[in-house]
Amino acid sequence: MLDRITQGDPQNPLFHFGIDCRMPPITVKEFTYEKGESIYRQNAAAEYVYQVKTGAVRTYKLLSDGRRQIGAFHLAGDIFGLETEQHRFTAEAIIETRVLLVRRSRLADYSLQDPAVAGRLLSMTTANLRHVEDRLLLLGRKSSVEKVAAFLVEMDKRLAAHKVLALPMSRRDIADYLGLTLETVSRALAKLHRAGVLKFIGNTQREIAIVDRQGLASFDF
Amino acid sequence: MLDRITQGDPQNPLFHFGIDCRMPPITVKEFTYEKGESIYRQNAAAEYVYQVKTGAVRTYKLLSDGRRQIGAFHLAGDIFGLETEQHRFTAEAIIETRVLLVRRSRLADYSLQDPAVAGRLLSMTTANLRHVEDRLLLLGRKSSVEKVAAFLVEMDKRLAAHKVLALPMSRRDIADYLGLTLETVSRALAKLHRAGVLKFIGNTQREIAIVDRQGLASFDF
DNA sequence: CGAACGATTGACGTTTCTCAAGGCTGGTGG
DNA sequence: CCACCAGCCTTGAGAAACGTCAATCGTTCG
Repeated sequence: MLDRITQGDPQNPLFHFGIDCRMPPITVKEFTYEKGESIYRQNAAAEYVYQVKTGAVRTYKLLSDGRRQIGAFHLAGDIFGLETEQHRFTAEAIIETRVLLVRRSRLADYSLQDPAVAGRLLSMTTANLRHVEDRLLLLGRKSSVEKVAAFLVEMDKRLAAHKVLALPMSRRDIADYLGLTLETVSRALAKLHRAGVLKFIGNTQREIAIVDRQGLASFDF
Repeated sequence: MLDRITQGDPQNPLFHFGIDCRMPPITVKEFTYEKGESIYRQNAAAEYVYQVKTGAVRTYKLLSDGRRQIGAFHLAGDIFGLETEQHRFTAEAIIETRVLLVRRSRLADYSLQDPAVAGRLLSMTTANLRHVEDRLLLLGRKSSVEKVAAFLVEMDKRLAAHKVLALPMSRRDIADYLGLTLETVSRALAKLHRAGVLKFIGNTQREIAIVDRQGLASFDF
């Protein structure tokens, strides 16, 4: 594992915590995880904070009988793992994923010295909170089609694809993100397809073109 | 409305943001809301941060067709309303509720001057995030009985009643917190009652004694 | 080419919701 | 003080949504 850690570029613009350039540079490492590989486990001590360079990550919690709830998908540019001292989710690479890492403790040092860094930490946590709060409404009160539509709208924004959504995650991942089963996700997609809102491209069905964004949004309140 | 604002006690131990006593005291106001009264509305500018002195508050989001998701219940001692510039939920008093208020802007000033205050803000936001993240799993992956059991466990901790839980909120509130209907909540309580885990006290049924905490926890993973 | 994996689809089962009726409680006014 | 009313809760029956199980299909990869 360690042999795959390479020295990253401290000046990498991706890893912008608003760090004052007069301070000593933070050591940024780089690492590649393969498809399905675990990045950290729930309840492990949080040693690093991560930023996705390429690829996609899922974080989730498990119940003892195997039920899974995905907390978030992290895509290129997203920062994750900064929640608390202990990781509250397990994180896995969905596909081959390159990440940048910095030690949490180094970041904490900086935030004590520079209020701007502290402010940035707070605003990232707040953005996180906002996203999760919106998902409460989604999980608690929306139908399967509304959930899937909202998911597609979110991914459409975040993947910023011009024409075709190339979803990195499987139907099961989507289901566990939305509190559904994979079959229900598949049926909801079929419904949106029949409604003329979506077009399936490539044949692994992970490539989806949104034909009618207006129509899709109408499923999402 | 304004006539009910009284000058509060800046030294009130309840409103401890870890504020350095060398700084000028923050003005703390006090206010009483009646049962059902709105405290602030979703998307309104966030002028104040609140702490419940007595009573109980619900915060929620609505869909256009009336579906409601309660984000949180705030009980005596809880601080709420500090999320962002704009309120992301509507807040209402469930019963007659006394709150303390401070201006958000004053708090922001303090957090710039004192890193300890900033840290406390961050840790409150993080605690908030933790709670909401746990509810994702609850809403997405648990059965009605598990949801209700988890709710009772949470209230048992937070209300810290020696013997009897005196729930301030209605069945509908509980339902909208858990993503269920009030009938399903009622049936889940009946089931826990029949299982010998609960005993109903007073007859408005808002007073519940947990007979078997172990048994209740076994419904909650 | 065959095996493995993921997605779709159908038939059926279970959970939860909806609609409706009835009961208990507390407050109000006669 | 009692009767009535309004609000909330419970309970039941039937409907709808979603989950489960199983078969099939298409792709990918060895």
